[in-house]
Amino acid sequence: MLAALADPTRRKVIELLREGPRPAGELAQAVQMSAPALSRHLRVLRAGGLVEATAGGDDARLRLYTLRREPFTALQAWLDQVQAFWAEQLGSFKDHVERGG
Amino acid sequence: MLAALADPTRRKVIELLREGPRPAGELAQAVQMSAPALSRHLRVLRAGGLVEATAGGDDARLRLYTLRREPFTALQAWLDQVQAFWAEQLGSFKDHVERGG
DNA sequence: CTCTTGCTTAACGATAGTGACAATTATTGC
DNA sequence: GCAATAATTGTCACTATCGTTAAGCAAGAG
Repeated sequence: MLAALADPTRRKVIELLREGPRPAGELAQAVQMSAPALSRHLRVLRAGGLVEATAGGDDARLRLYTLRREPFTALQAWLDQVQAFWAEQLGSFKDHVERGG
Repeated sequence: MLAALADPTRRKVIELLREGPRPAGELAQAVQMSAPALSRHLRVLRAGGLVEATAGGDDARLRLYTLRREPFTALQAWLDQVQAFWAEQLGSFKDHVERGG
């Protein structure tokens, strides 16, 4: 999943999708890349669970891509866990009342 | 920087460093990997600004590795920006009182 | 049915990351 | 100075990734 985010093109796609669902072709044009190349990137994003392709409405030839929430939530959780490193440094008076002390 | 996080071994290192600074050798042993191999991973982590090597105290042969805060803060900021996607979906009544309305 | 559109998959060459072994640098102790 | 330890860098083979061209597949238009 982080491997999917490790590519600038794919991050650009994610930022474009932030403004709403878009078809694959529009994304390819936006990132100045051939359709097959972007299709591969979208495949990686799908594999990482970051985006989802819907069948679309008007024209079933269009594949609408949308951001999925879960992986970002998971990343947030991991990040919070890592950042606890500094939280503990700022104040040792964490509520480790588990032991009653 | 995200490329540095995209590797399981390197994430493991980060999680180990969460518990405090450690010398390179100890990390290599913890991830069951040869010293040169881990040294390369540490190089990537340094290049991504995720960790920092200190000269150490007692034995100057030891290179103590520590987590750096900034990249995680930056990632947090980017993540918040992406997650605003859903925040807007949940309620359009965001405090966009900037315009007075 | 045929043609075009939108997208994905296959095959190919180029590029970069990964780990093992060997060699190098820096530090400690005698 | 010499040996031992801690870590990095060089070189090799292996694998994965990236973008391009060509082909395949589903959905609309005539």
